[in-house]
Amino acid sequence: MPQTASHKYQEHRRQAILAAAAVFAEKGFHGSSTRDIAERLGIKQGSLYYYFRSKEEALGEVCRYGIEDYVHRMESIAASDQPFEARLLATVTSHLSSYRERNEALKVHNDERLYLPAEKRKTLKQLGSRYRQLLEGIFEQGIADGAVRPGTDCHFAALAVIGMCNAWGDLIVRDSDIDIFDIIQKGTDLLLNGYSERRAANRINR
Amino acid sequence: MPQTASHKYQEHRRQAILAAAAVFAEKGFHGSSTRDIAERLGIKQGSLYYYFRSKEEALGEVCRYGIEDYVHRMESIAASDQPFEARLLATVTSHLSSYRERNEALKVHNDERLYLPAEKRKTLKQLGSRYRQLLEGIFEQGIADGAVRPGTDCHFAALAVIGMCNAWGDLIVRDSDIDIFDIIQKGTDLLLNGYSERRAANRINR
DNA sequence: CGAAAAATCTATAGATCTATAGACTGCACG
DNA sequence: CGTGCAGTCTATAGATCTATAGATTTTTCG
Repeated sequence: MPQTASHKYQEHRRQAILAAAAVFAEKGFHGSSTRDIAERLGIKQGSLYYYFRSKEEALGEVCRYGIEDYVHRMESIAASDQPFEARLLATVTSHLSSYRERNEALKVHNDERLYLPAEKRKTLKQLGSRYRQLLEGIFEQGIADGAVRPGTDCHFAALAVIGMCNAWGDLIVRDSDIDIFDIIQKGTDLLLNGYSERRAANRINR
Repeated sequence: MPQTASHKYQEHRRQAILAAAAVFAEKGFHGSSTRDIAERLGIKQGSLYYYFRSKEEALGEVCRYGIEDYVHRMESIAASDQPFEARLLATVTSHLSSYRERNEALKVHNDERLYLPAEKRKTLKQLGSRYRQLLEGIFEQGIADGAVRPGTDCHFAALAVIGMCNAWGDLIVRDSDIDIFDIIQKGTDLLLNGYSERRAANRINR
């Protein structure tokens, strides 16, 4: 470990986190060896411990990296005073853009974080809960503004949005040549309008 | 291995598959040891090889078990001549019921099947594709019947339904005291109607 | 009961994999 | 030119884990 965490060291460590993210995303945490990560980085297995105290620490760093921006972006979406539809669109866009930019780390966060020790998992969970709560708040305000159907279960709605975005995110990770904006548009349309042709089914129920 | 695959042997093997499913669901394939599985069965590690040629074979059997009924049920839903809404409800119900009944095996199928050798993965993939195609067909017929909005991307819609059901299924696996029927109802409502209050937004676009 | 078959056990070979200790290399800088 | 530190390497201890071989116990059934 370097005395001063120099800029160069920070950048190399970032590369190591990215390498670990790629390997964990492909093979899973327990299916990956430190040798795999080191090889992808072009160094020898033992040298990896210059950047991480343990394999588990590497997993923790990957997970943190994966959702870093994620919550912050949701903070600003929730704070903006756009109408409901625009905020929902922004949420889906932000979520799927995260998948495009740091897809591997985000996938690792979703799939492998439960292998972290309880303590580190807890701080990640708080971030995830905050995200969901902000999204719930957007739905609640949508009801107040008359944009969202009254009676909507906002907790369930938030979970549904997150679940769908993650499912679509997995598609993106698998097929890299998928049109993200097509998914964003169709996904938001589904969340807003559903699939039912509703000329007749027009509820007058405020 | 027994000469004749007796009924008793079959039943014991089924128990072994269930034990493997539970362990794989909790710790992942690579995170589980054959000792873990054997312990849950109440036998010693080496004895497990009386039921499986390898740990990988155990994974294959768990995955197959997980989606066995799954596709067959979709066959009969697709073959029935109910209206679109009823078939969608039946699909969501069937999917989530599978999660309740054999949640661990289905979860393992979703999360760990990629660790199977290519050949076995291929046959599972065919089942998955069949499921999706049947669901696509339901949407297509829904459009023809005027129940589904014209212009709907049925491929995307099928993926969305599957993705949502899996996301909800994960909730069920984690919190066992969740009300499945509540999720089924709210989920189907979302898929049909979306969240937008649409008194005004009534598209006249056949 | 008694023998054959089924089911399980013990012990271990052989192949990992993680983490550490200590040596080596090359760049930065006085 | 030479000293020191950053970064990497080699080698290995120690702890797995899978799969197999052969012994042993339990069940089945004539």
